[in-house]
Amino acid sequence: MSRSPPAADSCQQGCIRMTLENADLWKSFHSTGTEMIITKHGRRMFPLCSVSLSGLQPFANYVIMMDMVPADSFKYKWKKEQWEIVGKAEPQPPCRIYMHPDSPATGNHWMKQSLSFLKVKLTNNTLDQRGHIILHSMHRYYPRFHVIQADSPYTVCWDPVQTFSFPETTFTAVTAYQNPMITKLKIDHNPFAKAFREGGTHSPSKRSNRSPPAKRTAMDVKALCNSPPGLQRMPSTSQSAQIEKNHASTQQSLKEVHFPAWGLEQDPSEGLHTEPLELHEYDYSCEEQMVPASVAYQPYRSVEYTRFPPASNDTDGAHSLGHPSHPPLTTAEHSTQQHGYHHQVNTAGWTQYPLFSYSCW
DNA sequence: TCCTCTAACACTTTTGAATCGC
DNA sequence: AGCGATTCAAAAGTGTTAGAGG
Repeated sequence: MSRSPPAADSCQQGCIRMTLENADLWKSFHSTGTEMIITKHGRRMFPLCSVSLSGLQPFANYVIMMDMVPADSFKYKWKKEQWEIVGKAEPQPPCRIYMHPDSPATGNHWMKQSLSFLKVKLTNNTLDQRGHIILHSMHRYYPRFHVIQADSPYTVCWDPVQTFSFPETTFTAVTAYQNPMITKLKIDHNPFAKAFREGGTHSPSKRSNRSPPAKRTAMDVKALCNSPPGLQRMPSTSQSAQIEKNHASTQQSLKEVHFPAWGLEQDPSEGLHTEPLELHEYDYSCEEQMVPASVAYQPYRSVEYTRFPPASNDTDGAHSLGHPSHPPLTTAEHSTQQHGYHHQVNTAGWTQYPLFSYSCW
């Protein structure tokens, strides 16, 4: 297998920096409680995942990938204008990884301009054959970005992997918008939503004679949007208080962590992290970002990676990935991988694994 | 009855091929 | 002939909504 020229030294590897673009927009959504529509046929993300990179070796090749990680191990429902926990999360669907269409490319290329993950699509169809990222509705996730030095997507060695995530990108996957404030934000910022901008309900003419609307009317939206700023529509139960407590405790023990603990067994009741991820003033770059990995999520992934080999026969040229199986972690590894701003990973034990992009689907 | 999900809808934006002018 | 600008139709994508189904 071909590798890039002599890998960067550890210092250089550690100097890779990722910055979230449109962070203000993400922050706006996050303060309201970001929701992402997922559909059977796949829906794009909005806000868009867009990041910029620095600190790469200019002439070394890199593969950039993104996947979705459960933010916690709960299932939610929208009740009385806020999200409530209704139980434990369902087993995770097959893991899919999106590889940036430019991959592989040189560090120069990646650093020249921001990377957009425009074509990522989210679906709730666990039988999806198009390679979209599969999520469960009413569950919370956050995107995670991987920077891997490799000459070819077919020869990724996963050694080392730099992983980045951003607290404000956490979202709830939904099949229909629950929070009207999110709808308004999307309509205000997403050009495709303009079709529905007029008239609040944006009722198509054919529907004008239909019977009463409207789970939610324009008036509802307006009223809600006028509600006091800072109204946090996040989990409001006593559980969330515990969650916050857990979150605070995890922040204290932040350190460099290992790659997701696929194969890790852990008591789901332990070390759970979830929203609200407090958004204080901070620099929107990886070095200060933190989205602790969800521990309870990982055992499922381990199973799926084993069960779902990389798709190689997608009918439309699309490809998706499963993850390589990961060797069981030691107790020490276990204890360090629950949290982290930025994960630098040494996955030397992994098998070499071909990667395929489905970015052109 | 409540909740979640799906499909159809009207509309906008994006994309890409075709055409034109220099 | 080659290139860039413009035009236009098709495709893609959007949130809303009613209704189905659990």
